[in-house]
Amino acid sequence: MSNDVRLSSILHLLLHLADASEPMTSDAMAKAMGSNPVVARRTFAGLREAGIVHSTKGPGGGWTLARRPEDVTLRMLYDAIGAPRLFAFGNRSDHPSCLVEQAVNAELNDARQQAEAVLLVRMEAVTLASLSKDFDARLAAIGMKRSDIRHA
Amino acid sequence: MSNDVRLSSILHLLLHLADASEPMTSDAMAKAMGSNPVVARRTFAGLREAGIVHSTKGPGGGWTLARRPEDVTLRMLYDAIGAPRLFAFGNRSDHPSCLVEQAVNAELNDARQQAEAVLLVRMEAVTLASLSKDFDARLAAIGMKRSDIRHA
DNA sequence: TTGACATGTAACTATGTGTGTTACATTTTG
DNA sequence: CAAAATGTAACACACATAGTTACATGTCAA
Repeated sequence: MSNDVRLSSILHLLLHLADASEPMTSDAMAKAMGSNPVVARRTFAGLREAGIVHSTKGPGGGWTLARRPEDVTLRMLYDAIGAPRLFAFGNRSDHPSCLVEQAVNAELNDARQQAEAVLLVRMEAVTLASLSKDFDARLAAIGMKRSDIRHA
Repeated sequence: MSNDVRLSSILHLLLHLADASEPMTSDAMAKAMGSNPVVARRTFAGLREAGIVHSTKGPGGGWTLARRPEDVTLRMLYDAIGAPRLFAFGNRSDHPSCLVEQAVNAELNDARQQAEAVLLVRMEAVTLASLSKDFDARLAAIGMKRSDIRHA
């Protein structure tokens, strides 16, 4: 699973978790991600440290959601998985002595900040609950109920 | 030179190019980038294909700006160097059959598009000329003229 | 208390991407 | 023709991430 795509996979799994009545094992997650259990545990370790999910050992154990779906924002998830830089460009050096470079950095930083602000506002607004609602709307649009479906 | 930092370096070099009366060799660029000539040529090849710079072979040859500084936008540069994805997250698959994933993708795409729009507007507005002007303002702020300076 | 089930994690391998380097072909100037 | 420059293929190297194996730890139930 590429780095780039991790957030999407995690959201997917968390939405399934939000509905599940029983803990989901790393094995099951690995299958759903097309990966393997160790990678799943590694990935979810960050979410556990952020208090978003909870893990229990032993028979019947696995991963559960530790918060209400409406309290888990996209922003929290993004931070929890190590928050790779949002934008694919950076500065050559942070405190350049060259004035040309200072001007370049000033522009780049400005543009980045502005776009980042927009993105973060959006990410705060999206929660597992809002995604779930969106999901139900999609189901309704094709005349189905949530209980009609069960897959990864 | 890391990928991340390329745009900043290129802007830096182009600003120098905009002022230079003679072509700049790949060797000189490599020194300014802290890299080597082949990498410099590789990097600028994209800009050449986009019609932003021009290269001439033979003695006295090298790289020159092919457009007026006010006609070279940050956006053009970004596209020309291969436009790495602006955002560090993507979708798990583009056309998922799972409805959960469709909902996730829809949200992510929306947020990305909105932030991207903001960023692109900014990038269209920034030109080599505007950066240059910014640069002069910085110089003036410390009581210097452009001719007082010459370095990479 | 033992055995099965699950996570936790260290250590290693595999892979992909980008950078750096060498080597050589090509073009241009004088 | 010689020197100076780009153009580019080919390869080596470094780094980050994914995947895998192996084993330790904790937990439940009989």
